[in-house]
Amino acid sequence: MSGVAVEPDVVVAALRAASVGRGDLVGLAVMPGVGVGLAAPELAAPVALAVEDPAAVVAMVEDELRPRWVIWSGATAARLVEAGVRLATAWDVAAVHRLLFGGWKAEPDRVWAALHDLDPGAVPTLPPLDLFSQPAHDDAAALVRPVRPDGYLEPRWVLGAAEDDPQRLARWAALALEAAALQERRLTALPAPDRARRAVRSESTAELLCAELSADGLPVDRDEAEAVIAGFVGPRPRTALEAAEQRAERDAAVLRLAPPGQQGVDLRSLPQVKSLLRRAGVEVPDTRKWRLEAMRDSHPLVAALLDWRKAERISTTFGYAWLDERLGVDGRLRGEWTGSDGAAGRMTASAGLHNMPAALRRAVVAEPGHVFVRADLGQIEPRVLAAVSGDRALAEATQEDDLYAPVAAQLGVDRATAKVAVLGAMYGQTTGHGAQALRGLQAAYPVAMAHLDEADRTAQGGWDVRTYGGRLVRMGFGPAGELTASQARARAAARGRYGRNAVIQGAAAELFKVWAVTVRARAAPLDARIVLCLHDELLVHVPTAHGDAVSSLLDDCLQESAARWAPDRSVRFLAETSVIGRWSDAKG
DNA sequence: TGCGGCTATTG
DNA sequence: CACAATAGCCGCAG
Repeated sequence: MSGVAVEPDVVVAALRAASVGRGDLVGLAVMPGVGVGLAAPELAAPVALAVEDPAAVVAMVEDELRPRWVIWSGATAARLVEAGVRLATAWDVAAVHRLLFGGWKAEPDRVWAALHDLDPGAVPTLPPLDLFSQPAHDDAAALVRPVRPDGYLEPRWVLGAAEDDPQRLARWAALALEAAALQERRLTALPAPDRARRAVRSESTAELLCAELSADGLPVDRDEAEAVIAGFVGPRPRTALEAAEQRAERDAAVLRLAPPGQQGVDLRSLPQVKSLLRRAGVEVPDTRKWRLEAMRDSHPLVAALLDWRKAERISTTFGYAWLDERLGVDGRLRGEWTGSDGAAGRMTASAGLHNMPAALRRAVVAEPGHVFVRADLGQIEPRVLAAVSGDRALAEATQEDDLYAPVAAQLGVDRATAKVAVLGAMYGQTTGHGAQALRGLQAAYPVAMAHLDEADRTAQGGWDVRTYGGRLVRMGFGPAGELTASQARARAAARGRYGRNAVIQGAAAELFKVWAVTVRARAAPLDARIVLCLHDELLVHVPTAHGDAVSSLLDDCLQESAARWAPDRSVRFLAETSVIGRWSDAKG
């Protein structure tokens, strides 16, 4: 089966003749400067086009037919975004693989092997090139045959052999489509196939969003950022020598408060810091911030050390080097985004976008003529617990703006205690102040608590768990043998807590992503772009004139998303929304 | 040079 | 100081 080369204006007609319409699957592979390959189930052979600008062809099909594009991974979306084309929807084979099989690795060879029940450990690789290796005599054969006789994908194709030839791009697109069909069959076998199919759509489209987030970046005002950093570590050093002097002076300011004879202590060495503190009469088992905070007044050295830590953190992780590396001349701070981490499936971002110190939020400023619309989901995890467990009593509590108020009343405790108990139940805390209230929870919300216990037991036994949307969360962490009895108990308990939390955190991540991709779609006509996703928070960059419209849109999208994610409408979800000029202006 | 431990920051 | 993540530096094994 080889691709048929056609002209761009024939493509839409060919796809339409093959009954491709809105939402139908179309396999896609592109390489700028080379061409594009397209495949559809009712197309006799995949279509190959040799074109300089494949994105233009894709855009044309998108406008005319708006299919659901089947791509091997977000890398395809990233190429298209680079070329100025944003897809509406996708079936991301790698994302679906992560959902179905767990873990993070989802290269085409591994995906293909899993779908054909082949040993993933035996996936073929290319022999390493060395001075003595001859070009393999079967190279030519490998280039026309992506699937080997033994059923594995040919490694040359996995490594990009398709990308220099339109005919091979077409074949590669057809294989993506074939992988999607096999994935669809696996979905059917899951406990809740319809939920999983909805998750496939939202998780795949979230990968498109990630490609855009990576390309667009977060609007950051460089002068503001430099001012915040300067407040912690002083002005930007002009030379390496100046930087070293600045650093040495920071160290010296702490050591001047140390007992005599301690001037040579390295503050970055934990054993040295511990002995330094001991000589100053401060005895601590470790030097964590919360522990030192309690000893702040016992010796001037402690307060100085805490300040030093703060400055050191800014200097090493969120300082001038960070800005230079991550903040573009266009005022956008860029990191790489992934749609799901290896565990429960939350989105992750590099470059510190998810753990930027709060002090830097004042540097996140909307561009001229724009505002941010920021919204965060209120008490998302207990509300998700109510939804995924089907606990009627807890669902009743979600009708209140503050869910902990009715829970506290039910348990006969104060709000703070109720909150600690609920969070403790979801995180697996079994000791301390919450233990008493935990028994109250068992009585008041038995369905929800049983749901958590079930996940805990499953994970403790080393069995994988699945989230509400069907994501497999693997439990095979840690080496197997050579454990003492108490180590084995600790391992089992850790697994239990992990599994208990994964079904909540993972389901919350699924709802969040439905919300995010819904906002992405609905807000695009208003020229609004999501610029940050933060687990339960969205930051949307919007032309000022549309600020209020997008603000109410975010809530509409949440209601729509919640109904789509969990069609039983018994649980109430809410978002707190504000229209602001800079991130630090938000109340939240 | 790679990896585990410790630390800080965020949700 | 429970659950998750990224990221930096130190100390140690190889």
